[in-house]
Amino acid sequence: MLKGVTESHPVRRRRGRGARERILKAATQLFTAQGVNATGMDQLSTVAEVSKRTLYTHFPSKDELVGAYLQSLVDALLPVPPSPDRPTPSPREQLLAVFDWKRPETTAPFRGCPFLNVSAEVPDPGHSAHQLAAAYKREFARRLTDIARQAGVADPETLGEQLALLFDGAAARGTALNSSHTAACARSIAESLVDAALAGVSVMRPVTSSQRH
Amino acid sequence: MLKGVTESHPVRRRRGRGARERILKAATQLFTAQGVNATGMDQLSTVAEVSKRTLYTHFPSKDELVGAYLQSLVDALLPVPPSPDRPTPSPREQLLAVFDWKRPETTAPFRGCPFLNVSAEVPDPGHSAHQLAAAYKREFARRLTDIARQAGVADPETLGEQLALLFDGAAARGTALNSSHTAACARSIAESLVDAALAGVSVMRPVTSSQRH
DNA sequence: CCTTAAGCATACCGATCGTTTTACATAAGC
DNA sequence: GCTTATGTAAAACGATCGGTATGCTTAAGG
Repeated sequence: MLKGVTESHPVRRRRGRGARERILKAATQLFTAQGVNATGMDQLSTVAEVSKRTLYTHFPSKDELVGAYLQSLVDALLPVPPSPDRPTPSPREQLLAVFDWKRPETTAPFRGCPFLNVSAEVPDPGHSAHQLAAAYKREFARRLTDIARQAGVADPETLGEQLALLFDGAAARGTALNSSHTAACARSIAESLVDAALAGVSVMRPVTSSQRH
Repeated sequence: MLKGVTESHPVRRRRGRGARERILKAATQLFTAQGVNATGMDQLSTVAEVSKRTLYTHFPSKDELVGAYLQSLVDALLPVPPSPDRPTPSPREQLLAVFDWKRPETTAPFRGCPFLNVSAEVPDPGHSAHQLAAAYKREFARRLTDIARQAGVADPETLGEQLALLFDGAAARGTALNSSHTAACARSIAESLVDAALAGVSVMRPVTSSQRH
C-alpha cells in the first residue's frame, strides 16, 4: 500500500550517510516504548529508514544494538554529581530532581525505567543486557550517594540506596499502572528522607549558602 | 536420550487425572522463574509431565494460561486484612510483613514480583496480562490502605500507596540487581512511615493492646 | 567528473514460537 | 470388566524471529 511511483526500488529514498545515528535514534524510541523483545529488527530498520543490510553492518547482532542503546541511555539519564565549574542547584534539589519526570507528549503507554524493563525482559542474569542494567542501577545509587556525601550527610550510602529504591518503585509501579503519578508519591517520601538526613548536617558542619535552596 | 525400554510410547508414564494442577504448578514455577516470554509451551508441557494436547484442552491458549497463573497468584500473595474471627498480628506487623521475603532455597536468579515482571514483559497496556497485573497492584495498595484505615491512621490512602511503592521498588531493584537485600532497605523506610502515621493515632483514639507489637 | 565507500531493496535461511492434527492408550467409575 | 472421559506421543503447521546473501544505486570527497 502506498507504494512508490515506479515498481523497482522507489519506496524509500536514500538518506545518505547518517545511518548509524538514525538506527540508534530508532532503537531508543522503539526499545523504550515497546521493550526490546517486542521490537523486531525488521520494524527497527523500517523506522530508522535503513536497510537491514546497513543495520547489520553497523551492529552485528541485536544484542550489540541493545547494548549500544543502553549505553547511550547511561549518559543521558544518570544524575550528574556537582562540579565546581558548573553552577549547581542545592544538594537537596539535586537529590530530588530524579523524581521530576517529564512525560513525552505522546499517547504512548508509560514505561518507567528502560533499565528496569530490560531487567524484567531478559531474565538471564548473565546476559549482557541484564548486567548492563544492573551496573547502571548501581551507578545510579552511587551518584546519589556522592551527592549526599558531598552535602555532609551522616550515612550517604543508606540515603543513596533509599532514594534509588524510591525511584525504582515509582518507575516499576508507573509501568504496571501505566501512569507517572507514582513519581509524586516517591518524591514526597524522598523529601522527608532527605530533609531528615540534611537536618543532621548542620550540627556537624556549619550551614553554607547552598545548604537549603 | 534416556529413552524408554520399547520404542513406541514408553518415555513418560501416564499420570492420571491431575493434569490441570500439574500444569498450573509448572506454570507457576517457570513463569515466575523465567518470565512468561522466555517460557515456551513445549518446556511447560515437559515440566508438567503433560502432553501438549492435554495442555491445550485445559488452557486453549498461552494467554489464558498466563491469566490463570496470575489469578492463582493473587490469592497467594495479597496481604489479608485483619478479620475479627482470626487472630491477627498488630497493624504495624501486618503492614511491614510484606517486606519479609523468604527466598527459595534454589540458586535460581531472583525475580522480585511476578506482576511487575509481567508488566514489563508485556508492554501493551491493553493486554489481559498487563491489565491483570495493574489490577493486582491496585488491590495490593488497597489492602494496605484498609489495614492502615482500621488502625486509625489519619491518611490511610497515602500510607497504603507509599508502602506499595516501597514494595515495588524493592522488588524491581531486586530483579535488576539479582538480590533480595533491597527488601531490608524498603522495610526500614516503611517502618519510619508506619511509625510516624501510627504516632498520630493515639491522640485520636486510645492505644489498644494490639497497637504496637 | 568520477571513483568508491556507503546505503539500498528484497528474497531467503534456519530456528523457534504457539498451535493443531493424527492415531493411540489407559485410569477411573459403574 | 467394559466403557469412556481423559490422557499420551510425535509430527507438522504457519507465523515470526534474528540474521545472511545477492545484486544494484547513489551520495560525497578529492
